[in-house]
Amino acid sequence: MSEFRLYNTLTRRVEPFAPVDGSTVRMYACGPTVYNPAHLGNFRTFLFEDLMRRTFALYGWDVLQVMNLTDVDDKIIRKAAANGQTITQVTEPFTELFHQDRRYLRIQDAEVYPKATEHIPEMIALVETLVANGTAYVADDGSVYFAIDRFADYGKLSQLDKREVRAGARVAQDEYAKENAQDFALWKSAKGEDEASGAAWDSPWGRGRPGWHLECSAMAMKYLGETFDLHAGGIDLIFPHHEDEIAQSEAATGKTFARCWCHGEFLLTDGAKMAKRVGNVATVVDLREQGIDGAVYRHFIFNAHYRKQLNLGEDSLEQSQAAVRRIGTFARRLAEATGGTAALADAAKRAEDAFRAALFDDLNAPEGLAALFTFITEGNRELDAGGGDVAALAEARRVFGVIDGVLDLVPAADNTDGELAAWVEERLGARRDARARRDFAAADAIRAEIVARGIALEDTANGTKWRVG
RNA sequence: GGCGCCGUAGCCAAGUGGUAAGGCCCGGGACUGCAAAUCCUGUAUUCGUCGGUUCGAUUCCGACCGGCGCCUCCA
Repeated sequence: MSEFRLYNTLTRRVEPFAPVDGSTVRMYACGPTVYNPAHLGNFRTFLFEDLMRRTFALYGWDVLQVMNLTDVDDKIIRKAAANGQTITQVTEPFTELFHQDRRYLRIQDAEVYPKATEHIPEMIALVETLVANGTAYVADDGSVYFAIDRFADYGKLSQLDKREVRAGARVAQDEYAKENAQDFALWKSAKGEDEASGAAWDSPWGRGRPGWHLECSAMAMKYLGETFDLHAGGIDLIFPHHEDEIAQSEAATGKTFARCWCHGEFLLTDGAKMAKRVGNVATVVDLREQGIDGAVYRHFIFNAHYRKQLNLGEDSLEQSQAAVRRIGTFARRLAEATGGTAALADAAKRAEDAFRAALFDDLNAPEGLAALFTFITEGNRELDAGGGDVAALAEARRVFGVIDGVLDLVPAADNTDGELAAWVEERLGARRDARARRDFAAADAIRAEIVARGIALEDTANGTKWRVG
């Protein structure tokens, strides 16, 4: 089997990747901050991580994936304060929505979804370690900061040494409390609104709450160990979030935190980064309301490499819809066929080899998709040819299953209500009679009637088939 | 200002130092009563522009033009 290769942000190169224990990939993926619906840009990253875990499984590895749910942070507290709610009241509905959305996009369950608020003791323990070993210091107000100049490797992920900080760019409002403007908060002393919204806990430094980066370090190490295989997230998290995670984790343990770092590029909308602040966000709910299958969005995302920016344009989803329809048609033909040809099995074999090679080479999904479509064209040709080779058909089905087990692009079966189905069947009967007496004008009128309701017809040797769309 | 990415057919998008995957759309043909689905077939002598290296560059180097991102909360 070909070697698995991944781009590692730490080295800025594509390099061989394998779990350190040889069998289970331990990966941590930064999850959503649950104070708003996650948008399609966020889901591009989650889809990239879904592709990643499924590809690891295809390679034969087990996967232990942890995705955190950030349920305490400035924005959540601000929203809670504005609504006179607790942070839990703010985060619960959005946590539920997140899971609904990810299921709609067929994103597989991670093994663990830890919440920040349920790991306060672990976070405090981590801060205590850092204070004890001198890399963190307590400010007068009870906040605790990490001193970046006491961690020699600070900046290795984002290659800070190659940058110049823009003059006047960083003026944090609580800078007065820090020894160095770039030190970051591990623990923030509680303010009035923190207490009011339930976002304050007892600590050795008084009432307070965790800094943003802390939860990921504490929870990753709790569930995956002090050193684990892979840490993934959006490219914007490289700095400062991931840089700070490395600092606080490695300063505490003296060990490598994540062995490999992977970052997915942004989704743009009409040329600009999709972001709440820009106001150009679209959500999974929008997709649902437009009747766009999750498979369509998956196709759109996987049609571009994860390390390239991707623009969601006017007809992007329409193109993907057509592509996915073709995949669905092939899946149906494969399921309904009764036999194949030797050439069908050959095509399947080539497709599987090409698909694996593409995905194991830094998750090249576009190339994997090309292998799938080549298989579909060749497979359709053989299916047209007929053939009674049952083993060949079984092989083709198996390979299709392998590929779709990773991409998951077959549109959902129509969940037509019984009433509509009965109506279609009745009309189809009338059309059949009309065709039998060669009254094609009447038959076509009935077809137009059915098509007008969004049903597609297909006359085959075994009668007329129909489906929504 | 610093760091980085990108610019491939009408659209989306892979890719390689030796001559351009795949999808969508479109044209022609087969099949069909007509369609649909499917198949066959045709669409980039060319990969932003200008130079350089090379026997040979879209692929390497440089400059330029254009787009995007990060440096601050951020997938």
